[in-house]
Amino acid sequence: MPVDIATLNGPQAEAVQCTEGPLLVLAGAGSGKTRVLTYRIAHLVEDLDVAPWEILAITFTNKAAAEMRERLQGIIGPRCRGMWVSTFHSMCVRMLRADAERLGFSKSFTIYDADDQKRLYKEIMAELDIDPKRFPVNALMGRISQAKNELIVPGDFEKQAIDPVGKVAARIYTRLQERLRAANAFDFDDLLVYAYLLLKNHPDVLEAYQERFRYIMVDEYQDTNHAQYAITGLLAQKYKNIMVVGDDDQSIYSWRGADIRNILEFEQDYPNCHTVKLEQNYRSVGNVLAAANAVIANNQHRKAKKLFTSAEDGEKIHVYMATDERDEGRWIAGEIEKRRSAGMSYNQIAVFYRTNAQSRMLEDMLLRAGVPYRIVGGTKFFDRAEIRDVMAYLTLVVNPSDDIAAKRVINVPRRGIGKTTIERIEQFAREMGMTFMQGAELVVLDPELRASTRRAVGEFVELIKEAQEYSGELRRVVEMIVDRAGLISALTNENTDEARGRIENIQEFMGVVDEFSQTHEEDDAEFAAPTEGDAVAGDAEPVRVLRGDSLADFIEWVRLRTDLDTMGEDGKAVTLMTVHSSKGLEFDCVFTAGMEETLFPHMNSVNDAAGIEEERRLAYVAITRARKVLYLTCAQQRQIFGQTSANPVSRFIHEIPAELRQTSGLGSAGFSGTGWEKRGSRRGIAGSGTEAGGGRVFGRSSASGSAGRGDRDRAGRSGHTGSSVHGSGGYVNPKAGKKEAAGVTFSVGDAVDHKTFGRGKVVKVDGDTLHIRFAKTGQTKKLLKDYAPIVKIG
DNA sequence: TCCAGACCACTTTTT
DNA sequence: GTGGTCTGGA
Repeated sequence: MPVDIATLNGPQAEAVQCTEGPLLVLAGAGSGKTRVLTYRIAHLVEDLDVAPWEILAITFTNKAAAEMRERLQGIIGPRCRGMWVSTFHSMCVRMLRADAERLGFSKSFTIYDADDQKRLYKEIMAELDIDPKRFPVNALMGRISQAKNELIVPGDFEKQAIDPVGKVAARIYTRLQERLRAANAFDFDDLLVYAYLLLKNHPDVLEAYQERFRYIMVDEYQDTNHAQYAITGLLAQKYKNIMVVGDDDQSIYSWRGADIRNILEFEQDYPNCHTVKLEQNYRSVGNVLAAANAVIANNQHRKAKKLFTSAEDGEKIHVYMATDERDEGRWIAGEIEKRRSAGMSYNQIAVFYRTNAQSRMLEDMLLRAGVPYRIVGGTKFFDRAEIRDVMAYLTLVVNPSDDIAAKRVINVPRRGIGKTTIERIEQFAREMGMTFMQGAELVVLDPELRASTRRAVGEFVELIKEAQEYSGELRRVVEMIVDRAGLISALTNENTDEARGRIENIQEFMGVVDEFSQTHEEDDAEFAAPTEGDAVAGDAEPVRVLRGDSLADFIEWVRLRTDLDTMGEDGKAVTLMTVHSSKGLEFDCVFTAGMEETLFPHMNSVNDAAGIEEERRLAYVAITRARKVLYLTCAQQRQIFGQTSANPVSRFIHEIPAELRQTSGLGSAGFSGTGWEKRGSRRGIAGSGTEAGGGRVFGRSSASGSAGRGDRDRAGRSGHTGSSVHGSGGYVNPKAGKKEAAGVTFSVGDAVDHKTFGRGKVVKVDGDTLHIRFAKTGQTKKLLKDYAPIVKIG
């Protein structure tokens, strides 16, 4: 059955039919790029007789990959078997599994996630005597990760390092790679680096893949980093049948090494490349699209384009100004309920935020309001200690060289193996140049250790060895390992609510095991990399790779999967996630919370133009997720690190033309108290006090008349939106961060309350500078009256 | 060896 | 505010 191209618009059909040679598709948000990708693949297979395994499709998330596979299944049925539809990372794992030995690793290698990686860094830093206070682990990890993404090996990195942090990072980098190799492990970045090296240094391997993958498609090309760029470059070198799809306006991963130039310069990399622009948006209503266009137009560095739609205008963009994050969450919950009673499904509603930290309050408020929700991403299930413990056991069974895993669980549950013993094993292993497990096996013979300790270590080693022999159904194997390790029985003995919760989690984990087995049965199995011999043969039956009954495959699957991928359609619930996670998704109704300067755009990005542009693209992504209704909310003040701060409304709200916006919510009329006392304090804040009556959510709990504050600072220029405090249309006033008290005068003798220093007395006034003596410390401090977090009291 | 309490860093975003 | 890590005593 030929693929029905008639349902596509002109440019879409053009992209689908242009199958030979390099092709760049610039696809605006909601322009149907996934459709184009799937139709193109279907067209290749159905109409042009391309074998499925000659096609490689790379997506950004596993979720996107799964979705594409599903859609393909719908069009071409079982013929999509054998096709590689995966993320860069899983593609690399697959290549590495096939040829790990060539790089000095074994096939049973494990993958370190951020947590494992951090442990390893800490160990290395202790080993090299590097002070984590002077050289923060995160900074070093970031530095090295960046180097890896740019394919800079330790040797070159060392040469380039001139600053102190760089020099320290260089030492760590070298050692890190040694340690990873010894542990038979790769970190996320290594997957790309080593896959690249494999292709680069082994011409026969490269050739095999080039021959196999005649047609290559890369989605979200704007978010590829240099390593990914280089890998695709190598693979496509021979036939140059490469199609990349992307949108420079949606590039939001530069912090992870994504290089927007990859898409901007594609035409230079492939001079005879064909370019197609998809500019008709099929997703959003007119107002939403207009808002998105208006915001992104403020970016200087972008390919000129303007999305258009034939859809109706729809509702205006709703802007809500909350008193604080509590009010914000409560209002969102109320609004969700309104939509719900108007017939909208929870599944079609999403709440986005810039940082994961914001999710807690939103969750809390939704919970109180009885709104069902699911959270995507963030620290979740697989990050729980007990789940990590189980994973560490499983990992150790498959890869006993994994020292981080070994050390994690050697004393979990308590076996009486303490720090001293672990250090002893470690030292011994290092001297003998063996792995931790091997060291542990020999330490059992060490007469200097207590007999009970030796026995405990011996039992642990025995446990792992025994478990390596387990076979049969995957779930059975996992259960046996967990059981043998004694994790459940130890928790049962604790007999606390917490322990019971952990047991429940482990049981839930068994459900995950089942899920894996079921989704990786023979029919859906993915297929192996070509190795010498069968690759060039073309028609050779590909070898299965991810098997439903393999523990190693299960571990790999868990490691590479994010919570984003767990998002199922089962059960009706509102979706909560970061703006980053929302990419590629769409909802009828979208809320974006925390639209304030320093939060969105985030304070770490406001200092350079490139940072702001990326934040703006992020805002663009958030806006364009909405099909029908878009809400942007901000809070007048918000707790960040347990401190209250007031921030101006995000510039991105102001960048939306006023006539497209509809503002509600208020400032803090009736505001009394100093504003930074704890919640529930008697001097509480109007409109956001503690919840009475079981915490039902009220639609507009803070509505309490028109506000009369902040006029000087936030002079609204158009003012036609009625009760809006934060005037619409104006640009962000640079003085907008000023505290409420601007204009208030202080004189000697006034009692004041300071956010951190507490009560004090003005002892001297020097223009705008106040000299205040604080009661708590007895010290006199000089503070600027308009900026210091102080309030006149009494 | 284990546990409780003090302390402090954390908050950008993820494969 | 919180959660992880360090420290010192039992």
